Amino acid sequence: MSSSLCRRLQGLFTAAKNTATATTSLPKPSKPTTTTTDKTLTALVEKFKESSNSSRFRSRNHKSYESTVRRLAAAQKFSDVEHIIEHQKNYTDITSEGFVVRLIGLYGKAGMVDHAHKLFDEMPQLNCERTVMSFNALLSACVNSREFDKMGELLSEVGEKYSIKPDRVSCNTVIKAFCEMGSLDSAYSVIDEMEKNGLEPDLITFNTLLDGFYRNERFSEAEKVWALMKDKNVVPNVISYNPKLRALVVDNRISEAIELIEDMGSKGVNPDAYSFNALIKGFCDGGNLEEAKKWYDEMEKNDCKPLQGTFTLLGSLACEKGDFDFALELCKKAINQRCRVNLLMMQLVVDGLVKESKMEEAKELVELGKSNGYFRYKLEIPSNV
DNA sequence: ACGAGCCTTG
Repeated sequence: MSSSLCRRLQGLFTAAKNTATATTSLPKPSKPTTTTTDKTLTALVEKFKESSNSSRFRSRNHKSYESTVRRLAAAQKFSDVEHIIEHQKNYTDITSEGFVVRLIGLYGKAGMVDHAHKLFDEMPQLNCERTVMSFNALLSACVNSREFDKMGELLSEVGEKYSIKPDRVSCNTVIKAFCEMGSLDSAYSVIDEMEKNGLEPDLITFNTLLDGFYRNERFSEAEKVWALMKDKNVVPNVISYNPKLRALVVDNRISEAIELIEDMGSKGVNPDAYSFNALIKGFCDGGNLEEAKKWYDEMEKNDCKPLQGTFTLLGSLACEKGDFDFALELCKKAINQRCRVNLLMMQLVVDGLVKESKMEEAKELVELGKSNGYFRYKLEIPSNV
């Protein structure tokens, strides 16, 4: 019975491959996107290995694992990623499934799905229990590495080779994969397969589908998802609504987006920073700084911390419109919030302030940037004025 | 501790 679900999901993969629009296929970066030197990275690897000697570090600093692996992968230092992760086998934590699940996930984020698979295969030798949770981590690694064929292969062998039974999380991950492949019909039909196997879709199932449909501006199919949610008494949250907000904005239906945000409030779903950012993006794309500012204020009134993208959107438009006082306010706020600011934009703001003879403000911004270590490069007051 | 978003950038 469990193998039948696998077979059916795998069948959907075969169908999806033939119908996939394949517009979203994104190659792994072909060249390093960082200027960090090899020396710095080697030091990073050594420092990381040393840190991971501490059991406290291993159990609580997953963020450090992620950022280290992300930096190494961005620099294409895959052998270093392997080195760091294999090193973790020296610790007894390796017998804990949760720990290995995290490592499998790290391989996935580095785009190293074959390494993830190998680690999964090694679990019994490592004296580590292997349940569907590890299998799900491996499926997720396939999604993060965009290795969709590999996911189909795994589904075909999970029943016989591993005697693991896929669960609701497995299905949600398969849905996510179909959405990323642009095979939305397959994504939706996974729900039927779930139900045939006694697995009820949950909020994450529906949110994944809503995002998939709205990204492709398939409004009417998304409505079917909302209806099904209602039918199943699954209560939407803010993550359900945000993809619709973004899609309405992309579709130039900004007044409907505003209505929706008001509608959310009345349904007791508080809009968050992503919600407001969607509207701000709409107005910024249309060059309407006044309305964009209004929604930025609204964002603050609702205690939402602006996103990095919010600062970039508003800051660029403010510079374009010559509103350097507002641009300065944004830069200060972003730095205080420890958000990375676009360096080019910072320079535009400094230049603009100088042009308006606001030298004190310009200097203040340069200093603020320097003292926060964000701008080790060449943020400068122009000398030719 | 496996599954849902903004953008990706030093």
